[in-house]
Amino acid sequence: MAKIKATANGSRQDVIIKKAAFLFRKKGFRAASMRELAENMGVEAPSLYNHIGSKGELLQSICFKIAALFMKQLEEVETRQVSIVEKLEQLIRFHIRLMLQLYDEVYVANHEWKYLDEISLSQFLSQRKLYEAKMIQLVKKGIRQNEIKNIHPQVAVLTILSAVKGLEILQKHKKEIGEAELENSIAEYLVKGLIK
Amino acid sequence: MAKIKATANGSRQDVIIKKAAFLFRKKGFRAASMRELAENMGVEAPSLYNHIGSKGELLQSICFKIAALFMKQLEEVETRQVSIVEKLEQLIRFHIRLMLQLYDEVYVANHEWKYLDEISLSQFLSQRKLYEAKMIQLVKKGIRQNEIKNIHPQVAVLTILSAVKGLEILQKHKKEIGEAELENSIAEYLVKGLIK
DNA sequence: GCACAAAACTAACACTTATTAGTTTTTGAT
DNA sequence: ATCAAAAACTAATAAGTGTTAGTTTTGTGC
Repeated sequence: MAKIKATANGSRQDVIIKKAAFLFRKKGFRAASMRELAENMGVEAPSLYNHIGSKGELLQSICFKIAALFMKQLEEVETRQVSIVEKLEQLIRFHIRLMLQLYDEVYVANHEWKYLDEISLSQFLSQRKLYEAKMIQLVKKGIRQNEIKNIHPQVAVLTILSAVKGLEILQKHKKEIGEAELENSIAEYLVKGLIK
Repeated sequence: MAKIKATANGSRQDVIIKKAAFLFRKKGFRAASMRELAENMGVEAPSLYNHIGSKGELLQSICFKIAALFMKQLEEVETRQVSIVEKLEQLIRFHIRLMLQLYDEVYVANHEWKYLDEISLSQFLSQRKLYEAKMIQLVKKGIRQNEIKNIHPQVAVLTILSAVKGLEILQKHKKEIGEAELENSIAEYLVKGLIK
């Protein structure tokens, strides 16, 4: 009769969500079972339901937590008194950093959101669409102000987002290369496509 | 009692694989059921087994077909008498083109390979590792020959691959922007990060 | 130590899954 | 028209799913 214990960094719910993110990332949402999640916590599956509502709610928590972090960062960067290119670079760096630091959660938000239930799904997608639109506006403004070369704003933004979204392939090189150099190399590479 | 018919572009097996790619992409491998696949073909689920071995085999066919296409292209490009940067650009363009033309299959090979059975999985991953290694070698050679700026070869290649891997987010803009412009914009953007 | 709430347990349900067995229908060549 | 092969069907199986109900154990404040 093991027990799920709350830690300094979070309630019992948070501990379950964290492990769920790990499993959803590793196995995929549909392939990750509540029984396996329970086993990982040293408990029987039904016991989880003393702490959480449903499997779907776990996915929601993960996806919306990450979406909120990105959106908050975007809004904060928008207000900063720096050039457009710097703003974009800061956003790119935030994507890289978050992927390195909250690997499981960011991966799940990037790749498993399609298993959200109908209502959450449409909410999630409109948040994402808004995020993309704001980035595209930034690039357009940069072009108007002659700061960014005359690229296709939509395509550029989606290419950048595609690049940072798939960075889980770099996760295993984190130790070997170092987080700081990873962030610098990737950011430099992606920013170079913007400037004149 | 509908029937699966072979078309000009493929045998009955190929038709099933094509539809399976569509479903695996749309729903995810685990969430896509054989019953749904059968329904899409106007047939009952067990009838599929007159033409295919198993659900897993369908995934294998898709993943290895795409992997082979990429590897063949890489080996072909390696022999061409052009600069390193041009070789890399041609590879990038091939990725974009294949994603636009074989959307479902490429998506599945990029995102659903983790559901391959153990043996296929390790084969698939070593093919991918080889592909990455060859691209990294290209970049290193380009740097040595002073053709490519002094970037981190591994990071650069994985960033490029991450970018082209996630291009499904551009699929819905294919009509609106045009395939040619999409290919040009993305390739230009990604190549700019390489050249001095 | 007692009582109450929190959190674990077991048993079970209602579904869905891929796949097999066995049978019937359809197709195509003679 | 006949006969064999191809391809469909129905029925069923065994395994796995998330989740609920009901019960027992554990932890906590008095």
